[in-house]
Amino acid sequence: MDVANESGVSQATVTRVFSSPELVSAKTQAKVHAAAERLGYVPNAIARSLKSQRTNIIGAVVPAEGEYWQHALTAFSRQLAAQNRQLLLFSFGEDDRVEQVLQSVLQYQVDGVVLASAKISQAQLSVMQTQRVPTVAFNQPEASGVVPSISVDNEAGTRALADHLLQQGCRSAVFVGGISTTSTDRLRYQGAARGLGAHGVGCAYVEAGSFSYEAGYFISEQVSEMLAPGGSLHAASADPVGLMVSGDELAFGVLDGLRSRGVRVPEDVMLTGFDGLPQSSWAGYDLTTIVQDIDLLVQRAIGMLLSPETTQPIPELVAEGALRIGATTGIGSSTRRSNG
Amino acid sequence: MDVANESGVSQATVTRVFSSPELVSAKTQAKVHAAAERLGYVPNAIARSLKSQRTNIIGAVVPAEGEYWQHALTAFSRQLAAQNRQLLLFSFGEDDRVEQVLQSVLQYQVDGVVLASAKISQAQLSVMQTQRVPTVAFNQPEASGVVPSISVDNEAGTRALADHLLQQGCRSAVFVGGISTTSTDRLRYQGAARGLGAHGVGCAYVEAGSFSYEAGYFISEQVSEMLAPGGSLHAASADPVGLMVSGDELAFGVLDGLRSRGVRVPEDVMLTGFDGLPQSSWAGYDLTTIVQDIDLLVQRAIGMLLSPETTQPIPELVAEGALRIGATTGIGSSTRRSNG
DNA sequence: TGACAAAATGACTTCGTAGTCATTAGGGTC
DNA sequence: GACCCTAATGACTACGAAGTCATTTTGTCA
Repeated sequence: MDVANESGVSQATVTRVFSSPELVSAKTQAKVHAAAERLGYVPNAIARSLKSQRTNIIGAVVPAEGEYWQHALTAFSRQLAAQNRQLLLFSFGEDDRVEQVLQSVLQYQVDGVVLASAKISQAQLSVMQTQRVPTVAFNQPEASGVVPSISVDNEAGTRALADHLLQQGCRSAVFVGGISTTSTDRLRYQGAARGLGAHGVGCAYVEAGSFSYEAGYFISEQVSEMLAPGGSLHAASADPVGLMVSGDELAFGVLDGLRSRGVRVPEDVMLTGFDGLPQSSWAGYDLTTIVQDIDLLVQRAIGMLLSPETTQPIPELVAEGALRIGATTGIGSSTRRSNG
Repeated sequence: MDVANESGVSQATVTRVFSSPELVSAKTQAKVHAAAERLGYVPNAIARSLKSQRTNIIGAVVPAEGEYWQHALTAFSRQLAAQNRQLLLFSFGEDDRVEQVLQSVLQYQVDGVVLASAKISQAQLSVMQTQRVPTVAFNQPEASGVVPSISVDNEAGTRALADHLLQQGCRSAVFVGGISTTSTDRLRYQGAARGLGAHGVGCAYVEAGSFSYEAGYFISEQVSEMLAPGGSLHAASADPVGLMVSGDELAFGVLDGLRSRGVRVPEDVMLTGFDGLPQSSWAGYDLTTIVQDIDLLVQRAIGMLLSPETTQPIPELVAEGALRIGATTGIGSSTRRSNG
């Protein structure tokens, strides 16, 4: 080691100066620091990781697209940085094979893995379990029971939204899903259907095909046709129609699409989203939605990763979201009007 | 090494099976793979990195907040993943000291670093140069000449927007900046002022304090006052007022804020942004802006990182943005109307 | 001043891989 | 079958830090 020669001490002492300085005399520390400065020396975290078997790196497997994941990712990054840990990002798109990504994550000997994607199968999840890597499934309800998981209460969320819609006088409704095969989508629809069904209101399911803005904008054509005279949803009464959308980003698309087609929200249709993205409270949208406390979810997720409880039941946390009432369901019952 | 024993070959052979299988007979490969499977063995990328002196990791130093950075980050991650490289994320907020973050990046022996933040000083940049780490400053014009840099042509962008506004008949204008001390903001204002000034139109500068939606929404009050009768911008003529905002996210806030105050866009005010975020083409905003080809910028940035040209002049790429004309400046000259 | 504990430092090994060199096993030729 | 060439494999070491143990230095007290 150059710094050792330069400062006239042993390699062991140099290491100690940077990793446990309390064991080194002040004089020696000064010498070593001076030498390090001169040579531009920086401790090698890779070597440290190899020896200590800890990398201080958390792997995150996240979909490449989607406002929601971007926000979650940012939260992870921020919180981990606060405790001197780094995020190694593995984003994957449509065509990437998850198995391969997971393999890659494992190679880097990360201290933990956050799996955030509705598309990871149980089989793939259990691979992580066989390795010794602490893992947390983030907002991926399907994973519960297989790996420690943490997610918002999807069903309770849409049930709350349904109640709200009923309260606002809706007597008919549709649910616009993102990808019907994801557990998230399924649970959200379930909550909606049950919440509405309990009061005798039916709720058809329409699939947008993705959770993106574009998908929402596109599907809005179909939805507006359902609302038009002759459509299956055309309100015979003066009651507003409820339109529950599976995610905020998707809802923005639906909202813009409906408006561009002359459908008035909330006068003709009452719209709800899910997630509570920052944009949902932007004045341009002001969406009624379920707000996830992402910072809290992330905090809990990190906690699970770093203090892996060896208790037998696989930990599983389901957090309640908060109902946010925006302008998209915002008219009182007195101002209700027909769209006929 | 367990796998070596289990499969009855030497450690060297096991390594070869995973790193250069063409040197190993098919029979041996099968044996080793079988043993690896049984033991759940995964090659250790940390050890490999230590030995080979390449981590296949690119460090990214990015602000924790901001739609724009999130999109850029996603692009980096996607493109790097395509070539089996990973992104180690170092996001930092207001209070983090950049130096410390950079130190941390260096420790991880990353193969390259993307510096994407308007807040990194030249002194800190040059630290990276003394280390042997290939570095690219991403959309941080101030860095040009110190480290290889890549950015959109801010000045040309706002000049193009200014020309467009002039064409639309604007004879007065204001520029809403984010953070006046950033080079990005300075250059954008410069372009605006020059473009407008060349045609005798003045352009005051108003600082929002950040590039966020909230800052835009907040500053819109001040802006609307300037537009009101008695305000410095109150249009005496029938010509529309130009309002150039330094970034898209900021512009969304300004737009929503103005609308909520009854200011009509584009009838009363013509609004432009900068960046070309996906949201700018969402129907709810449909913002006139300069679209950065982020994928291209990122591609070039990665290129610079991985094939560091040792040529003397520090490479510097300035890419032209594309003018996107949206509804916020969208009325033709014939439909112009006074706001008096 | 000698004795002795505590503090400071050094020597050496280990982490898992990759590269270098040496050795062995196959396969073909005359 | 001796010879040779190549393919396949093994032995060994280095990468840079950290932990273990040994050794030296320092300081304290009788």
